[in-house]
Amino acid sequence: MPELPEVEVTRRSFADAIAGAVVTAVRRGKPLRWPLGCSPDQLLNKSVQTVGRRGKYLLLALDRGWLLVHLGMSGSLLFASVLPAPGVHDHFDLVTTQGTLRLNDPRRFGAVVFVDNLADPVAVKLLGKLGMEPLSDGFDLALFQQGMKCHGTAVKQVLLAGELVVGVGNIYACESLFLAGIRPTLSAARLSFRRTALLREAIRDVLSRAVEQGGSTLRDFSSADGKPGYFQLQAMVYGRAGLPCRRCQTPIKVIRQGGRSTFYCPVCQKF
DNA sequence: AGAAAATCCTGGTGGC
DNA sequence: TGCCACCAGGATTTTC
Repeated sequence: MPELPEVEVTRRSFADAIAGAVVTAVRRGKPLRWPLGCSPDQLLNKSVQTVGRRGKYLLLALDRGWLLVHLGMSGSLLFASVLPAPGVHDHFDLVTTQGTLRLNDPRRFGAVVFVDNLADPVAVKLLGKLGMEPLSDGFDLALFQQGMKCHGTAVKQVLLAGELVVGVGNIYACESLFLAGIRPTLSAARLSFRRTALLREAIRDVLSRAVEQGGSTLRDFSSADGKPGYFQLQAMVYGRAGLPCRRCQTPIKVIRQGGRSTFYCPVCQKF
């Protein structure tokens, strides 16, 4: 579920509410993708200062250390002063003086990882190879074009890899390529500079609109205050195999790339 | 080396 | 209704 927009919407939905909160208890359920990296007791009495984001990671700045949270494929957070007893898929509760932050993740591809600082090898391993932030001013066109020229693989695969630009998952890669008129299978190195510029704009447009819409709720995503997203309603290609293109009525195609479904319009995406 | 599968999990869906 | 194969927002590890 969670690509950049869902993670950012989640961040905004509890960042202010948790700021300044002091950890009073930690409850863990089943193991997640990676170990916590410290004893739960080590988190007690630490305060949460800010909630940031890098790619699809949430970065909770503690007064000493960082908590990195990834939602994986099926994760979502809740933050509330009162929560029901944890269910089978509630695998992490951070109980604080201002409420409980709870990670629900049926597939357990997500993770909560503590590091003392961001130079810690564990943090570097997780965050070190991440590409540019697409919604920041640092999303540099020249670097984007240069990066595309380095890869002989399909442009969609380069987007998903996250080493050039972060946060673009399967939904938003498909949507961005549609907006830019680019065939997802095209070799990244063969993209014209002009098309690459259009793709950069398309990514920014799609992601920022998705954030405004509260993200995409395909099955069960909601932000930490329980609100679903609505971007899926305006998807141009994702999940629309066989349905008419919203722009030219041609049936949307679906193919497999790297084991993932790719949706595109064979008429609108020719480059 | 670099790119495609396999992998980690659980749940939902569609076919028979 | 039951069973089974297949699919799903991600990202690392293994295999060609």
